[in-house]
Amino acid sequence: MNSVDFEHDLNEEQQKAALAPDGPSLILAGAGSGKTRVLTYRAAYLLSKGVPFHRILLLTFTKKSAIVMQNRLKDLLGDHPPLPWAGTFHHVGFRLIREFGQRVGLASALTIMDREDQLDMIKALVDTVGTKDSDFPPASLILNIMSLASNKLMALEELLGDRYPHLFRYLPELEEIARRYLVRKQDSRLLDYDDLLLYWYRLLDDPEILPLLQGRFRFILVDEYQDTNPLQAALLDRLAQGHQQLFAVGDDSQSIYSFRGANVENMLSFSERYPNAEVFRLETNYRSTVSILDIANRVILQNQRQLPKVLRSVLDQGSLPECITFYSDIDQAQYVAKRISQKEDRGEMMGEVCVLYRSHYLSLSIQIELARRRIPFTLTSGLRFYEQAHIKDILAYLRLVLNPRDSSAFSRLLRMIPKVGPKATEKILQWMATCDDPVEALCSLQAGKVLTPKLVAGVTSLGERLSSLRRSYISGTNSLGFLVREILSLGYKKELYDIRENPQEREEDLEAFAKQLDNQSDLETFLSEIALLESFEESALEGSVVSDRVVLSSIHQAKGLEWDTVFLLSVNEGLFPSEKSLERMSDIEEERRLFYVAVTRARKELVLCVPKSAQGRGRYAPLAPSRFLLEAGSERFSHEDYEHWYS
DNA sequence: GGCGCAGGAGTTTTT
DNA sequence: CTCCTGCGCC
Repeated sequence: MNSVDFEHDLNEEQQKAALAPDGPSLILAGAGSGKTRVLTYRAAYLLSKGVPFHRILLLTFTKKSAIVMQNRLKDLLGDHPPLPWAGTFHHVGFRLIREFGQRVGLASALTIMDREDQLDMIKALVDTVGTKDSDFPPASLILNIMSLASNKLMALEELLGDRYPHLFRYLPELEEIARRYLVRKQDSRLLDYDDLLLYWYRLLDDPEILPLLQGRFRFILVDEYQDTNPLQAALLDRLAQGHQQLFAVGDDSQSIYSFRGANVENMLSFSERYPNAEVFRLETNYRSTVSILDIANRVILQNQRQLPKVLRSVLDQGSLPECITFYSDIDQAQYVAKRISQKEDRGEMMGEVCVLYRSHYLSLSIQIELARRRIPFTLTSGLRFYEQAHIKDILAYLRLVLNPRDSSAFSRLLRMIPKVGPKATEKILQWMATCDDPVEALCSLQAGKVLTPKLVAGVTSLGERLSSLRRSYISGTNSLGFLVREILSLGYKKELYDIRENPQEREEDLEAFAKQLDNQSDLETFLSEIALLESFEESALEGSVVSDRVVLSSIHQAKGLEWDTVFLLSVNEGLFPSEKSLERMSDIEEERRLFYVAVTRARKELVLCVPKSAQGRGRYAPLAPSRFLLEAGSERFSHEDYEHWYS
């Protein structure tokens, strides 16, 4: 193991934090202050003191930051094995569920559902509960509410009363849907993302497992602590109960995920929950110029509930950020595209330019303008590789090979059969739930019992495909790539051409997919990794050249990233802060944090765009500038008006 | 009951 | 742009 030079590599603030004595520590790390660095060096420090590497639990929110941290640790320590327990909350949860699940009555082959699977299941359940009320919430909202309840450890009743009073009258129906959802997941041996945390938490109720895990994870390091939800905080508190070795790094000013349960209070009340905690502040910013940080510092000052800190730049003053007004959002798009195109003409790197916005639909017009000027750009939103329909079709077959009770996978494949829609699917699923072997049951399905003769042929053919696929898998000699090709040749290829758009393209995709899987044969590991991966593409492209494209991103997705130049679109009242946040004080504060995140993404050049009107619902509606501009102080910007600039 | 089409609406989204 | 809903036809 290399010896690490903490004094040389870290500034004084970072050193104090990384070399903190035993006991709970809270590290308040401002934007661009070396948060990841401190976390990595903390792990290195523990290892250098002789802590065994399997005693360290390092938790992150995204797969990407887990990988970044492992890589940095490798650079630091040289030829050292990676930390075995470093990963996302959900990934660690899944591993622990696999290890201990049977001891608390869970099945062994479990499949993870993604959001689409969840939505399909909820939709089917809404139909079985049979409400005809047109005000009844759509499946996506029901899912959000149920998920929020899990992550906040709240009962539905309390959550509805608190945040969704207008839906309170549906409490009985929603509770019934939640109950059926739970049962169907259990019968299907499926776990959704929230279950990965919930069951982990439940494992800790077991009088044998709790001390075992408390002993295993002697040092707990958590990234982005400000985004933990009550469930995650409770989980961490429980694990750290005895030894109190909790090292939490985060920035309360960047807590922007309350809509999915994140609770800044976890961070704000840390010192109360851990009275002997040491608090460290990282306030030196290595990223942005003074005049950019001035705006961030100034605006965030308006928040009532926060841990005070001031970012100090090591860079020089820099040029004044710009505030540009436009007649309309269309003008805004043209202007931004034009400025980017001028940058391109000057030979600037397009990858150093980013366009940020509060909501995705605000990026529409800029997409059109950039495309017109042939400026290459990437969107951070959009479909991920493994979420594309044809990939999910193939995954559904593979999932059924591993777990023949997976009703989400069945539902997907059944609905691809002509004339089989939601109703028939539901009937078949309910019937299959009563059978010992669902696949065999499908093969031997007789007309009349469950289905009309017309449908039987298609359904038994699916059963036979699955059964033949299972035989190929059980023989144990075939790679996953082989299975994918077999799925195609057994009849999926025909379905692909029958029901999906641009089938040729998709077929080529699947050939490439199969090729990638030629040297893999562990189905369970593969499926869980794909379900817990942010983007299959990303991992496949790991280490390849970063393409030089303008980045279009929502502010949420830009967290943790940085660019030389940042354009922030539509900085208007009602849009940013969004209309929906205006009612609650705590929501306004979150919008302000979001503004803080947006501004601190820029290294040198920051341009805030303020249209005076926008084309919504057919006509132009007037728009006022955002309050955040006033809060920052007008003297902190250079002001321009597009019409003057244009003439 | 399935399916295709037209029209309207729209926070933010890891795992 | 994409998702959802309602409608009419088979």
